[in-house]
Amino acid sequence: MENREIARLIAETADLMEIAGEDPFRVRSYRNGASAIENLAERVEDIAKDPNRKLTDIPGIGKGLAAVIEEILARGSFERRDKLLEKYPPTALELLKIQGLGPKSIALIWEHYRVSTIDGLERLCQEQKLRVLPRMGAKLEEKILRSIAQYRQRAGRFLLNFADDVAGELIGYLRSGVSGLDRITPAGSLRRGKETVGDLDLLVTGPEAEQALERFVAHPKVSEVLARGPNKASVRYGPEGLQVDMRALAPESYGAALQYFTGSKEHNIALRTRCVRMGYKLSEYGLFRAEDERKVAGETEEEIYEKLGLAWIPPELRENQGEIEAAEEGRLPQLIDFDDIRGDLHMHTVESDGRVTLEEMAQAARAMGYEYIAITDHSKALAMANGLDEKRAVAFARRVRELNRDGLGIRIFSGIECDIRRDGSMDLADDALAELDLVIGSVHSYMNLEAAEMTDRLLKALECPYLRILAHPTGRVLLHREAYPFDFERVAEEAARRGVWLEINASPERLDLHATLLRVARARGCRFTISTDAHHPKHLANMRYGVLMARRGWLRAEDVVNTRSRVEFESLLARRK
DNA sequence: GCCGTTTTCGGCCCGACTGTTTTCAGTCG
Repeated sequence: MENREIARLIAETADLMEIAGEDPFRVRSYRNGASAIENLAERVEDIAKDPNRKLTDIPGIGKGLAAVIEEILARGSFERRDKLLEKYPPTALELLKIQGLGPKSIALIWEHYRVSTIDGLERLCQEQKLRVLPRMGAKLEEKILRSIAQYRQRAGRFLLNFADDVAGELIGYLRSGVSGLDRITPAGSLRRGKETVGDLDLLVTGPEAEQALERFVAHPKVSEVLARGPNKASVRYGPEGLQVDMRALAPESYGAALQYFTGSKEHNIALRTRCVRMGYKLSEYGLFRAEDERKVAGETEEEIYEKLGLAWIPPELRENQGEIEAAEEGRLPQLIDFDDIRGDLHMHTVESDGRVTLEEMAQAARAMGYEYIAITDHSKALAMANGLDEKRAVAFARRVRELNRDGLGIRIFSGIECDIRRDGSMDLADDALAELDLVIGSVHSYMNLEAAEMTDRLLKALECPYLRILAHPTGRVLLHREAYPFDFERVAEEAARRGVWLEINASPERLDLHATLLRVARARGCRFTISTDAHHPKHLANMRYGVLMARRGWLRAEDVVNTRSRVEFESLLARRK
């Protein structure tokens, strides 16, 4: 069984326990355990089977949860979960996703009305039946109805680039209307570079910060003001309904607030636990000595981390995945930066389904300061995209050789994004692939195979001696399609052994591979490329999202081959032929 | 239920805002 599935069963049970009003600390332990398992690089099932190892060696897993995991592996569920599901229907879990409704209210509604579905809840609100319950009223009914509409419209997550654009829009708007603002900074999952964000946090400092709050809630695209206090406002923004929170801060607590609102929640809890141990108290207002409440830091993040005996931790790493320990021991990685990137190795032109010519792509890439690019149009299996057959591919390679002789001010590598067929064979014959500088392999079809068959398919593809890059390795499309199941570790190991690089697809819809898998793959010796899969020159700018993802995966410049100079990269390409 | 640089027992991060309250519980981040 996959880690994700085990984690899901435990996390769901934690939700049910909360609804049932069980000890909140036990609930937290279950949540911690679920998160530990989900982010574990190794398969929990393998650890459980290994007689030399113990599940309790996993941080966050003690005797109780180890037994729970054993039971899940044995029969797919466990006693506590079964008991709770006898008491509450599984649909109650979905109610937790309705904003404004928490476990206490859900329990109350269930006890009183035996209602546990969103449709049922909607009816109760419409019939004004919620207001007879204690601590519930007309306003809550309205709020819940709005939340339900919101929930149905979208699963509540937004792509990183969307939130990024909204942040840019709002910062420009605030700056243009209010002078006397020192800083406007996005925090939260946007700052951490998470691939999807649930809401947007903006921090504002300066003498006119309160005025900025006023202007913020008055923005024409604000559809609803969810909360409005002296220091904080929360709104729904635009037709998509992204929630944006804005907080006005005193400059002396800016660092503490930035740290706090950047999160993640898990990172902050771990950090604060460390504070308590060291005799400090940390809040969004600063770091205080516990004994006399004296403030010892708060203006910058750096001084807070320093006082806690830690190197400053880049936001992308703040997930409580070992970064605090690494910061303590001075072994945080020197993360890759956007400036390290020297080329983009995956893009399309009018030869297949791209929007512009090779020359236009080359010009745009040169303007970005790149030394080289690879043009990688689709192969013939994607007939819909006018993919290249062998003859066109060979002609294309020849044309690129001539273009490079003329010189376009940037080195072009002739490439192909070659389909990996259902049986793992490549869509183009070897002698055509041999003519090209760079062969990328991609799965675009039969994505619903069984895990074992998909694993075999990918392993077979890696056998192709011309394959250099495995593109968007898991096939996920964010908010749209799950990754296809396969044994990632085996494929990563084999890719490392054969010197095939794994792509970090920088397209905001994919961001594939993601952080957890990057760390797994790197531990197996893999190297990576970051490429945009651009179909238009404007997509080349998505590179920074790919870099963010690489940083979240703890990658350094040397882990990513398109940080190499043109000469070095050429020799890397030549070596495997 | 987890965990240990005071601890194998007794803690477990911290504060703002809302709504329905007349002092605070619930929710959220």
